[in-house]
Amino acid sequence: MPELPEVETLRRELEPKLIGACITDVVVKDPRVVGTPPAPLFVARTIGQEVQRVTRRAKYLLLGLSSGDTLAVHRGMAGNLLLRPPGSGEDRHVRVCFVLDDGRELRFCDSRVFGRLLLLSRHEVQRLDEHLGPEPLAEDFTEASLHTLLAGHRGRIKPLLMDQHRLAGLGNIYTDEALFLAGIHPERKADSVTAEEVGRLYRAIREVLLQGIVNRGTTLRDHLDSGGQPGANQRALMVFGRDGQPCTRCGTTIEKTRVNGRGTYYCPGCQAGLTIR
DNA sequence: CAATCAACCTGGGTGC
DNA sequence: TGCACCCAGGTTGATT
Repeated sequence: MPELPEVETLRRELEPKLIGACITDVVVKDPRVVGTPPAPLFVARTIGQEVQRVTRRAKYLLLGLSSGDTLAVHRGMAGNLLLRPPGSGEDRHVRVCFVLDDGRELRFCDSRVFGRLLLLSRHEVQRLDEHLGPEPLAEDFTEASLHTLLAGHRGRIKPLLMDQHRLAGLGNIYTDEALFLAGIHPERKADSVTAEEVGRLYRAIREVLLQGIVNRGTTLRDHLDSGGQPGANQRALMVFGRDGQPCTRCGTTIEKTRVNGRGTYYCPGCQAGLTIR
């Protein structure tokens, strides 16, 4: 679930709470979530480090450590990072626990084990960054950037928007929401989108992401903030998960289909334009 | 290059 | 209650 707004919500919460904290112990309860380096090395290189920065790139939460390494957290489908005060009770599905110098615990909880923790050198962070597409909320991501992105692609627009190598941060939910707002069918060929539609899509992408952040993320099932609280954006969804219900804009029944294997929701009334496929 | 599918996992919901 | 089955917000790699 965690897409850009869910990770950014976490980042904003953790930044003031983690900066200056020192990691005194790391308990790997399930080595499967430690991507690189292997667990023993991961632990050895993390213990004793101070958290100096809390940033985000695409769907990765990045904790900059005093050693110069970066602890990158990818939440996968169901991963949560809970920051618990000293003496807190157990949480379910804790895979890795970081004990801080004041007794707090940063717990990576992930029922499905799709999430990953990576300890990366500066060089590795740079390589990761280069492999990811532009940040849709960055100032230098313009309508022209989006136009260029869409122009060269004969495939369908939804998979393109979700491809992290081309555009960073959009997942299944926010892609469907943005396409609805822009009035573009998810199966439209990317290069068939008109200049006017690109403009609408550009604004729609930023709007749904910003609204997701304001609402502290979408909790359909798993997403929790660092305090264990759900987000509220699920109440603002216009099409995602609303198949069979009337469109809030035109009343047409929302439909569900499958695009590239992903459940895809759209309004046949507002997102008709399939003529140019 | 584009599309499809399987795989990686667990848990929740549904229907019998 | 039990169980088989389907579904799930992500990513990667193999195949067609």
